[in-house]
Amino acid sequence: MALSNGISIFTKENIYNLPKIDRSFFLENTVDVACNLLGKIMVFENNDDLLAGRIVETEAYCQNDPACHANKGITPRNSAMFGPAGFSYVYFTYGFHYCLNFVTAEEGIGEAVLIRAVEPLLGIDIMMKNRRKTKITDLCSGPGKLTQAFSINKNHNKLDLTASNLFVVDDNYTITDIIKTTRIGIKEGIDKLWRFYPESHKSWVSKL
DNA sequence: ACATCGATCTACT
DNA sequence: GTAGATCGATGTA
Repeated sequence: MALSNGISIFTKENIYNLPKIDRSFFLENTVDVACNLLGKIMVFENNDDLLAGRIVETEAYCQNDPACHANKGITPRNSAMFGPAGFSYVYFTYGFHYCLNFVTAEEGIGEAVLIRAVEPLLGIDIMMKNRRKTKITDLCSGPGKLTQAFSINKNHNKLDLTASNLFVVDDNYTITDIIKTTRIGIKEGIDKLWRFYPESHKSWVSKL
């Protein structure tokens, strides 16, 4: 799907021809999974709409980390984090926004990777409609923005990423320039450099 | 029951 | 740069 001029175009067909990431991918160390997800393509089939974006910003949340929702044990909200790896964890925050995470670690351990930004690839017209914005870099450059662009909400909590309409595919896109920095919007755990984005994809992320 | 506050975004200055 | 929006999960009583 790479053109000779280096620009890539995506169609439904070539998204469906790409291999889906399986559960073992999410069973690596959570911080590694957060890095490994950079460059992968998140896909969401919403009725007749096919939405896809390249993941360009993630944050890792580990159970023994004070910033993690699972740090104080299981609750109704965070229960997805304690389930098996390779499921979604969607929560509502600030009275407005949903945030999407991918659960990592084996069942019983509450860890996940927050998806903070994607580069839109497919379904851009739908994202513009959902966001009521036309600037392409403003569609998915933040955790609340990308869920709005994709129409992801609480109903999409605990989806199996290996067997549902939400999944991740790999087109062998290589990322070599990962910036490791502090996570955003948290009070504790700011010592950990668990936010990741590629230097080359700065223009698509939520904040520098 | 009630008070608190958050893994955010927008619109304004 | 910062205020304000808005609601549900959570902790304390």
